[in-house]
Amino acid sequence: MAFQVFDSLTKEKRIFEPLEPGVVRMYNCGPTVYGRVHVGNLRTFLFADTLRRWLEVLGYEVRQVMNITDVGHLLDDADAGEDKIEAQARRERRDPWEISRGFTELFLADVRALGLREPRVRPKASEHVPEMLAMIEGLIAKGFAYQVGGDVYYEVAKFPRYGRLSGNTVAELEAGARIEVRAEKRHPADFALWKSDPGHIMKWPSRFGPDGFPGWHIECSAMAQKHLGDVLDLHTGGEDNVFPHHECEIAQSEAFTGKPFARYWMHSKFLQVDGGKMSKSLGNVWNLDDVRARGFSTRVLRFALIRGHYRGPLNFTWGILEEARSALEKLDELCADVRAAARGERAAAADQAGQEAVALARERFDAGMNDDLNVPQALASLFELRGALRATGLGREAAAEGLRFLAHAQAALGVLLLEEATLDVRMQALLAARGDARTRKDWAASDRIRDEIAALGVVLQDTPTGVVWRKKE
RNA sequence: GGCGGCAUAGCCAAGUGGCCCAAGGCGACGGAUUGCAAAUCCGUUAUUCCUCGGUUCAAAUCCGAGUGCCGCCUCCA
Repeated sequence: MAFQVFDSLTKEKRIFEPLEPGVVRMYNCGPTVYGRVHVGNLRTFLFADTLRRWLEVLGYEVRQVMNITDVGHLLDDADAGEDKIEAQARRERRDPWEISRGFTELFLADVRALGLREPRVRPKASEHVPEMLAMIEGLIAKGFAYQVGGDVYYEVAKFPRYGRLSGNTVAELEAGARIEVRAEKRHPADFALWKSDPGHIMKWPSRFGPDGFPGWHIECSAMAQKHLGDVLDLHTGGEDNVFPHHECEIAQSEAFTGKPFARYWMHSKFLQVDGGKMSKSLGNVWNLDDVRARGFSTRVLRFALIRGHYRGPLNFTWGILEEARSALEKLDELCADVRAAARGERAAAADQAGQEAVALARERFDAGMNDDLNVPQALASLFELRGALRATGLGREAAAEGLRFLAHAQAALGVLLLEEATLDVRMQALLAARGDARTRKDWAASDRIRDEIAALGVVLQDTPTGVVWRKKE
């Protein structure tokens, strides 16, 4: 079955085919490093990671590029606001470079803790200013951009397809009147490619003047082209990036290269918190440390955030993390059961027992993932497998296939515990001591040791065939 | 004011014309099991998919109107 993705540009599901067979060029819009990433950001990056993982499972070589915006850019194209990295620097009374460096480190740590695979390149905007200037020069030369004093603007009227991605039209943008009119712009919707401002701290000299800095959108156009070439297969981001960011990128890149910029556009839906928008004023902008402080592991967070389809709204509450934790335990059991059966422990007499259930789960899993990354359906196949195996039993040979399937699922999802957990010597001694106490029917001692073990994070379960333990998250 | 999305059980969440009296999860309830506890196992938990109208032999799925929520249009994943 072919992999289908929902393309935001055509607004329909399309079979995914890269330009070059076997190779996928993917650009993911990354963070602006002026603050700690929150769970909403993480959802979007997790979506990009899941996409990358699934493409790799399908056998593609994925050339993934995720940028880091470490250059301040104006809060809006009309120049009315201020640079947010510099604003944060002022609040913290620190150097803006130090701010962006610090939050870049935190971002990388967060994303690694969540199990995101490392992209091939993480280009920084600050290191690509020459490429941006080259593109700006090219746009001026081709008549798509114009210089006014030390500023350069993109002339939207020269690019008829402007608005195709977002559904906005230049005429409506004008009528909307929410764009502040700048006298020097030829059209209110024209956006900045380069700005001059001596007061800006992060700035570069160019032929437009000694104190300039790039517009927001140009960085992605320049970095994508440098690291992936003129035509991308996939470009992703959060839904808020559709307009203006991606609309402007298309205008810049396509005007510059004369080729379509990205073959498929994918956008993830915003994460809601407590049923509404997350905002600083409501105090519900949670980051990874908040999640940890509430006692949830990053694996539980990852599971909670991929449980909903990336294009649907997902409501973040502490309750969904608790649900996620309970549900994950079931999947951990499934993994443990399959491992045990593969070793011959508690395996069904018939080697083939459970084989059909494994095959069916795999089919359902792949069908889900191939349908525009329907992770909820893929996850359901794992739970169904668990139920089916309890009913049919699992033979040794079928278990080997089960293990291969679980490894396949794990490659795509990154939330399963495939490796056997081990207990340290001290824990083994405690378990033995409790076993002795139980044979003596010394329940008081046995329960005391069980509490001790529980305090160390291991849950015990007495079964007819012996004691089973599980590490608690 | 313009553009777009969403609305499925107590909660989370798939399904987008017949296989749906609707997957899966969480929770709850009943039973089994157990030294106890936890866990586990078995069973139950939407004749119905926001409301109203329409199209169709057939609709959660298509169309229209309404209601509610969310996002974008100004930085934001």
